[in-house]
Amino acid sequence: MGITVSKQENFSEWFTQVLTKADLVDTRYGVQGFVVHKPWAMRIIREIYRMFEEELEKGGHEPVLFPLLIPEEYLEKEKEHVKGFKPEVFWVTEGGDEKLERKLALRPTSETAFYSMYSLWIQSWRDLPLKLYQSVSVYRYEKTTRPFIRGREFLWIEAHCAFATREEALKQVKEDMENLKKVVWDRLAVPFVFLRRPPWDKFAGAEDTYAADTLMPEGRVLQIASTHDLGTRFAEAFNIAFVDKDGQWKRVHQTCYGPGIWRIMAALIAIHGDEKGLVLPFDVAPVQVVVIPIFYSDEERDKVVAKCNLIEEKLAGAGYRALVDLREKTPGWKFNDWELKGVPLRIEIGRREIESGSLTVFRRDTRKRVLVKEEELLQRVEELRHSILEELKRRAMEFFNSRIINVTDKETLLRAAKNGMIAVAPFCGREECAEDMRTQVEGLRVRGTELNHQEGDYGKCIWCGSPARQRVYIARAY
RNA sequence: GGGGCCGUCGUCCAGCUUGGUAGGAUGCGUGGCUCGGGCCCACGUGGUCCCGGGUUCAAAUCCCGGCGGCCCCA
Repeated sequence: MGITVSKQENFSEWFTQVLTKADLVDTRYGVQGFVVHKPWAMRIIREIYRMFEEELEKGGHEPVLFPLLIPEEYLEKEKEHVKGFKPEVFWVTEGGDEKLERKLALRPTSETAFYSMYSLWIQSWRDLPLKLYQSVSVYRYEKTTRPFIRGREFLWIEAHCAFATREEALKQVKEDMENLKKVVWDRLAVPFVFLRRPPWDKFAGAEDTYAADTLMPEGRVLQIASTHDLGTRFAEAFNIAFVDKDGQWKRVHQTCYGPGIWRIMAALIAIHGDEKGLVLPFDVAPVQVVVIPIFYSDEERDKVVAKCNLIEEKLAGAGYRALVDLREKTPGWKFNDWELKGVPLRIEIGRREIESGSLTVFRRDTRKRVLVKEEELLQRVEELRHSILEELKRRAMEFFNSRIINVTDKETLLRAAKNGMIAVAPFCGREECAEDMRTQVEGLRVRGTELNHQEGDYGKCIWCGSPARQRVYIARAY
């Protein structure tokens, strides 16, 4: 069965239907916030991971795997950090039928795990920079959960860097932002804005937090990644120090970066999907080109299937992920099935194609068919690959831009928020103001300032009317 | 944190008010079918009615507790 609601009318229901009907997840496992990831989802996720890992390693990061369990005393070392995370930690307190002598946390994030080792590994300026990452799941005791948006277990990458100087650390933060753009925008066509979070919304233990927000179809912003300037706070807490070239002991400057694979997946589904289901960007699609044979008699079947196999080989030979769908189902059924799953290109081959020597190619994003001469196939597929990406980018950016609005009065702000817009407004900078906003519209948050933002005179605060020192982004958030 | 709705073949749902034989659609299997947009026809298959306790001659149905899911509000 197809999707029965429209994305615009009822996003929540649409999202749930796509998740199950495109066979991405099964939520019947029975532990809240923990979902079973099915092959179609895992193959997409694996591609996303690959893209990030490739980019990270180009930037000098190396892969590691740290233990899932973190002893309580590690977690406790940095005061702000514990305060932020403790309320949502899962604890392991027993082994077999014995009570453990010390509680072990399921990592909610791995700063304290990494940095306990960094203090052992870093001795000299020659050990720096140290740039490591891991692709893992983390665990947080969340109240309300939704697949890919908020889970008690979710997938991400966490990169942890240590540098000799503050300058290098700040450069890393920029590199992290660039890393996100190279994958999420350049290849997945998901638009976002990087903002400097207000002080009260910083990562627990960070000097500064920069986070990427995208916009979901019902008008809520979703944080898909964040990168943090940790300064020397963790270096102090974990005693991570090195002897510099000048012979002096110094603390390292640290950064950490977390692209949320789960949330990028959510954004991908939500932003590109349509009434027929998923629409996958070419590069992440587990099957990029599906070939559907159409025949009636047995005799015709042999000819058509042979041609399909030939086309598949040709595509596979050129490096595309291609598949001939030989299932005993009607062509119409298969059309719908692959559209639900978001496969970017479909080639239909039947008597007509064999007789004419051309192929019917259907593209998922525009739902249009084009005729392609068989000998031009590879060239046309490559063209379509780019054309699909451009089309997805165009649509996504059009949506994103059309939802950002400058506002200067309270009433317009509230109306904009209720209409699912991101408002840009003058702001006094006080947390009390931001807190008060939240009581007016559910989920309304001050998300932060643009990266190149300078404090100055921006008129009157949109909320309290006192002098505005900043211009901030305000939107409803997940 | 507060409030509401829900849990019945794999899936979606009816049955519950008024206790007594679990029913449909879809899926799945087999066969047939010009099968190019989720065809159609026939036959078959499939359920400890979420779990535990209670009331009763008798519980999917009534009562209590738990678990799980969804929605709204803070």
